[in-house]
Amino acid sequence: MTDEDRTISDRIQERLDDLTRAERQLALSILENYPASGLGPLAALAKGANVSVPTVARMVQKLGYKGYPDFQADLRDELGAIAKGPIAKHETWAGAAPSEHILNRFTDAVIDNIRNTLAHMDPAAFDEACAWAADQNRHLYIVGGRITHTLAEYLFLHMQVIRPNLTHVQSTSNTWPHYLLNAEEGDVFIIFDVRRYENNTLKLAEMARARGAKIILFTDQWRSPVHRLADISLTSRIIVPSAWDSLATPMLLVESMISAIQSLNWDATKGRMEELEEIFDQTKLFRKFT
Amino acid sequence: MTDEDRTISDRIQERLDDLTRAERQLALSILENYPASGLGPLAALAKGANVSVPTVARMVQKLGYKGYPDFQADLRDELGAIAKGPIAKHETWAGAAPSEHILNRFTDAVIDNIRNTLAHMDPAAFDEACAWAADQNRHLYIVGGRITHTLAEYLFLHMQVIRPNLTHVQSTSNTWPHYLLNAEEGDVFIIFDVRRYENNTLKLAEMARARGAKIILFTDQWRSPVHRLADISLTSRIIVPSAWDSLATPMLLVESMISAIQSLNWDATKGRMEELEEIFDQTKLFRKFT
DNA sequence: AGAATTGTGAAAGATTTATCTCAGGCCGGT
DNA sequence: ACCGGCCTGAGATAAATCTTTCACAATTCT
Repeated sequence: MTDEDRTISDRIQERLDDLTRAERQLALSILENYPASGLGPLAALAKGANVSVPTVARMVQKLGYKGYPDFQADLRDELGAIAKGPIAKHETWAGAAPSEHILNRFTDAVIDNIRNTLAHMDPAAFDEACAWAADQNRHLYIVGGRITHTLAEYLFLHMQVIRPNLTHVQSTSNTWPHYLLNAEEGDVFIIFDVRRYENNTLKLAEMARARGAKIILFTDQWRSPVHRLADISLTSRIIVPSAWDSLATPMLLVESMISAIQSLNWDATKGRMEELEEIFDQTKLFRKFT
Repeated sequence: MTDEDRTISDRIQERLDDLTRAERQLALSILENYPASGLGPLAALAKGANVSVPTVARMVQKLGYKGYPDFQADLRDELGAIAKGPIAKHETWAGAAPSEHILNRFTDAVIDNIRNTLAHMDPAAFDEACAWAADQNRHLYIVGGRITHTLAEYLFLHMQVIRPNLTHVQSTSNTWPHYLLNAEEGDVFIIFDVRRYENNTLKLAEMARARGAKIILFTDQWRSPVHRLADISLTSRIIVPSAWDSLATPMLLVESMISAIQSLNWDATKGRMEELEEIFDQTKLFRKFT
């Protein structure tokens, strides 16, 4: 590969290590909205990246350009070359790969899943599920199966920060903790069950139901049998060009829910969030907002 | 269709008749190499179209712009919008909810993350990573951190079905299994590390590197320090309107990788999957899929 | 503590834009 | 063929903008 074949984007990424913090911040900002942001005035670029004007000037020279206009000229050339290429190219996600590449086919499918899932989602039900899960008076049980165990754990991990009074249950475990039987009316079970659906999960749901607990179910488009017991079912489309199903879409829902619950419980979690901010500061990747 | 939806290209073509000969010549030249040529200096554009400088100035004003820079700004905006792709064109995903609903905002961000991640992905590197991970002669270690543990486990779960000779390592564990030290040259480590980056993970990577193992890293846009040791880094964009980051995009990559590896090893995988099905049937853990 | 990085403010320098004037060319009508 | 109106380009120039680079202080890193 000659130097000519390389896009500026590649070049920037390669040299990312040689750059200082502010320069890296700038570089990422350029990549963020590429290549449009680099084609405007230098001052605008600096402002957009929250760095100073001299930092921009310094960086482009570090990248080997005579000056900012020189850098822009290169960007324009590249833009021209791209446009000349496969013009009416069907939506490829990874531009550098053919559309038959697994990355593109897979991403196509996932986007399609997301679109389809959201189109059939009932926002009111979603909001209600969030409200239940946010209610600290209700004990919260999170239940995952063999594959969905990872999703359940992911949710549990975050909920732990947001609120107390919750339990992570693995439905595959053949010895459910005794305290599970202490579930009371009004408690909330968040259950994950996608095909192939698990008998243990169903049994657990039945027990929860019998004790008057609320059930929120994350399932797939074919719907786990648990959905007959569930108060709220959140259904995702999960088919992809693979021998397995995709949990990317359910994960999106879970993360959305975490975000929503976090907003509801903001007062309570604010303190913890500030601690998190401090932790982020320690990574020294960001400027402090002044 | 409002005026906003129209591209500059459209606008120019519409008004082509109102333009004089030299202006038309200029307009066609702009469309010829669109939009790169319009983003350079005015004089360069004039020269490229074989018209004079005043002609350019006159035309952009005729098109309703205050001046050439104004015209360029519009072009840049449009370029930014194009880069986002048709999908991200501010669409409400959950139609039943307002666009400010967390579901819509979150999904917007995730789609944007996916687009951005794929745009900067090097398919060749991805393919090579898949090839390494598929190679059963190399022992495969999968390493996750506190949050990414779930992703690591998810990958491990699937790889178990596809191939033997692999190990799941939790970097947070302070007692790494002894056999980890038996890593040989040519073995492969798949390491997950997103902010905030974990020291244990870095140490583990250093040890792996020292023993001559290959390192494949899943990280975020700010790149874990491990990336300096990694043979292949797969970076994802993970920012969402939430107090936490989103693993949906890395998960998409992981699932794509699983799918790719599964194709490479299909002959072997097929048998293993069938065995697995039998085992599951025997344990009656799962309901038969009818 | 010392070194490196970064931001501020400013000023000089370079480039670019917007305009003007004017001459030459094109074109339709007489 | 000639005229008059309009378009166009050349050259010049003033104004505006942008880039580059200072020095120095503040901040951050080691």
